[in-house]
Amino acid sequence: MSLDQLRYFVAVAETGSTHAASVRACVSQPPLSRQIRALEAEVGVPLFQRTSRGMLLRPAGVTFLQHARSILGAVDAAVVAARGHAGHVAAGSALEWTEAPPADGRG
Amino acid sequence: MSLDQLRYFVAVAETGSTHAASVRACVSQPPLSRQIRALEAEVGVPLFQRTSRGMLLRPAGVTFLQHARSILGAVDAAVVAARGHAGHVAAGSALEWTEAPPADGRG
DNA sequence: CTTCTTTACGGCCAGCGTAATTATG
DNA sequence: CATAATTACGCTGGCCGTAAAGAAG
Repeated sequence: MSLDQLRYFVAVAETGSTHAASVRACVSQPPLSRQIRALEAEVGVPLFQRTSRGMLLRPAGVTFLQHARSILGAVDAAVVAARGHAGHVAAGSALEWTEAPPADGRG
Repeated sequence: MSLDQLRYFVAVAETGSTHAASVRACVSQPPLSRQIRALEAEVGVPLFQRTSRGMLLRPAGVTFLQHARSILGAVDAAVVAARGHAGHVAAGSALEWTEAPPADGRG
């Protein structure tokens, strides 16, 4: 399970085909198709119905799509929230180490 | 950014050291330390304060921890929710393809 | 010296991309 | 034949684990 698999899944779910999804995700169809397969294997339930017209979302896929979007959004929100603390100190907190770290030249 | 990085981060945040975290996550310290570094680089904010006693969570880390737990929980919930559709059909729905897929012997 | 984190080095698995195959209308 | 997904094959990159180094009490 990986975040990329979730992104690929959303792309396929939203476009209805691995071709459009591969363009959206900037990868070729084979890797994308494999990741979708791997994702389905991991959740243990087929998320799509393969047809000659493309990829049709199944009920489990619809449910998973909502969760996938939520997770992806949460990941972005986590980064934004953490960045919101850049240079901040916890005013009124008893945590002294909230002060900026010493200039120990990391890197 | 990966789910493993999130798991490692939670382990370090909860144990306060890379040693205990590495035991908890079943990996050695170096890979874990590298992933934490990579995570901090990706979010663009130092999440921990390195001390000779271990890893101290910084305010940004506290915030990120809450999000990380939520994300990890959401991932698990997504799988459980999708599995809840196993063998189900959308009763009353117009979606015929909710029936089980044909036995095409994939894999 | 002891404890803890980080950097260096070597080997392995996973994932990507191109080309070929199968299924449908 | 045209379209769409999947499988086969070779290669590169990232990650892990062991060993060594730097920092603090």
